[in-house]
Amino acid sequence: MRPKITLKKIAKEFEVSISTVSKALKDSNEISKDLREKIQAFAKLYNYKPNSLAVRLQNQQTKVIGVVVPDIVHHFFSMVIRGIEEVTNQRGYNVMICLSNESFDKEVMNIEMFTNGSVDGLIASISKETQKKNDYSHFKNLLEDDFPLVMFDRINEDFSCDKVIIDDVSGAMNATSHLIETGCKKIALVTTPNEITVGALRKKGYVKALQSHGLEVDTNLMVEVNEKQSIQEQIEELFDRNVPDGIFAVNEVYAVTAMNVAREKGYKIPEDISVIGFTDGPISQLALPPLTTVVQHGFTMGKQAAELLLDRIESKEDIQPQKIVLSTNLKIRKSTKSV
Amino acid sequence: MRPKITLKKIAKEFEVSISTVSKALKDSNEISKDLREKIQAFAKLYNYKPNSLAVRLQNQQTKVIGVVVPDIVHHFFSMVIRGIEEVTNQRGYNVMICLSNESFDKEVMNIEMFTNGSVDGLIASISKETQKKNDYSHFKNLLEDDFPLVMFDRINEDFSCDKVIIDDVSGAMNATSHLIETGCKKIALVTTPNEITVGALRKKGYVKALQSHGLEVDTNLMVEVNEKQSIQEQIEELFDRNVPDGIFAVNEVYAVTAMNVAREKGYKIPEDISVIGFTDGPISQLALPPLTTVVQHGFTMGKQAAELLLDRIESKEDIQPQKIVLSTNLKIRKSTKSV
DNA sequence: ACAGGTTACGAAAACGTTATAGTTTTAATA
DNA sequence: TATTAAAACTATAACGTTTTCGTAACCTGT
Repeated sequence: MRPKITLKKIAKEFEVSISTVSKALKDSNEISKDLREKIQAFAKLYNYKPNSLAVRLQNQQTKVIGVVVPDIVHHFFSMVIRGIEEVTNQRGYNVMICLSNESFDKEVMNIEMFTNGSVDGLIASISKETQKKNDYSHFKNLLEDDFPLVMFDRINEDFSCDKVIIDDVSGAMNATSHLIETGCKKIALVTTPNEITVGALRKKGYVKALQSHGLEVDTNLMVEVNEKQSIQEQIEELFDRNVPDGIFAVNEVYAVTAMNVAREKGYKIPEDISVIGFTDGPISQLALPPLTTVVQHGFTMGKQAAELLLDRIESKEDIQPQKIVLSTNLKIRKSTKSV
Repeated sequence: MRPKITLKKIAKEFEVSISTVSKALKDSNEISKDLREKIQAFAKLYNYKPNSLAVRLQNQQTKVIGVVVPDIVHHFFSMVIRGIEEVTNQRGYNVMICLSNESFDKEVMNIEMFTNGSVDGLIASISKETQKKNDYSHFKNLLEDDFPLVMFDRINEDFSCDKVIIDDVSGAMNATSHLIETGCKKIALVTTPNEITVGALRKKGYVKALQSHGLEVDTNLMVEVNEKQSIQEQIEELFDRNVPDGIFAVNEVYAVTAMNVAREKGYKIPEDISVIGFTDGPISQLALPPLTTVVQHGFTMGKQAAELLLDRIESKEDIQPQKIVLSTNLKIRKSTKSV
């Protein structure tokens, strides 16, 4: 790479001091107009840009924020990242992204790395393995140092930091209620193992809806998907046990897989079985029939998280941690019956 | 945020010089074992980490690479990023991601920003708008400065930089040939406007396959999708003009949309119409029937791009730009007839 | 007791910038 | 012509490291 041009080199060229060049480039009128313009022209010609490392070291801020997400090949998380990116860019920050790949160790490493002064703050969502392990010391260390941190979606309620989540319970409740109100009586739940907090919350909403409508809660109608095995087979087992007339799944993939299983077994959707998913991505939109889903506004979530973080970073006084709860809405398409 | 502990503070604590502390923490035996251990213990206790900005400024390398992609909510691009992340992390680098959102201006800004010393090198894929505008001066500036640059997927053949692409022509040719060999005679193409290079290349492969099998090339069977309008309607128009018995689409979304349109018009897949898509994402896998696709190995592409970049960054001599062409393979599922 | 070597540490420059506090030069005033 | 103020520029410290070189103090053997 061609060596970069620096203040020093420009200074030598004009036989003036570095400070003069610095000021000239800042268009300070401490420097004569004549010299100023010459220096500026020269700098432009050689495409001078202040070395960002030096500037950051000097200003004691990086204008970079770190993002730790479990996965990026994932509609919801990538939408969140897009939201984060939008806000941070508008406000003059850049984004450094690390993936935990749902691994505890990698998450710890990422967090460790980010605290060496390379970022001004962090936005994170907890990996599945960490949730299973229930070990949050790496986050707690951050908070002890008052490191600006915003958690989103997969959070830990105990942390005293900014949080942005969606109202999983209500979302699931609305979805389940909608199934009930359109005539379903035997509603299955396809969810994650209970240690995934959002799965647990959505299950809670599902149960609540059943109870408030006076329906029986039947564990035979529930599947906790083990992702290490075939999703399809696990759903087929549900059908073998007990054929539902409605299915609420906690994500797109489970929902569409359930729909496909139902179809293969000869059931019509939504006539025989209604299906509702969670997260409104292309999978839901392109499914046949298009899937009714709980839309969780990932883009908004990312934007909100970024706003919270930058506000915290830029504020002088310390502000109370906030918790923003985003409500979901039900996007009704063709996989459920009309009222 | 709690002020970070520095060498200076540790030095003051022990009433020794900064150099001593620095060496002690590096376990240099220039420092007496006794003092060394005391300093190390102290540093550990206070969770000392070298300020990465200072280290980077000193070493004149950031150990960060920049990535500029058109979009992140996109299976292929996110797979590439995952590949990049894997390699860079293994080799001790971090990734800074910027999105161009398919916009020329944002792409230029991103590139500009990255050349202020914040990254050691760049991996990029060109935005659609840039391809339309055909203005590549921002990339050319980089190359003039010998800035380490690797382009992937959406590249410009004229640049003398490392490139990683897939063999779009062959991929499309194989897909089309497969349609022909399984009995299709009237094969439609659903592609992008011609200025999107990968679209153009895939069209080329489609045409080549037709010709080599002695089939007529019929523009009536081609759709260049304008994404500003409804994809579905544009494909419906194709059916109104001329009903195909095979469809080759240049991406997942077009393929599944085509399949849905065909289904709604009462055609059976694959009995009446076979469909092949491009990119093997969840949309293809979860479609009903599961979609036969050209798999473009995004993860591998990301890994290769990262390897090329880091090799270039770390090598002393300048190395010749390389062009890696990844071959695709056809994943045969249920949307095409068996031979 | 003293050259010679070893051990243990410190000083200072360097990375590229910014900002504060001078200092010199020029011009204006009495 | 001496005084003063304004204009134009410089020196320096600072951000937090790393690294090369230098130098005390101590020990060893003769």
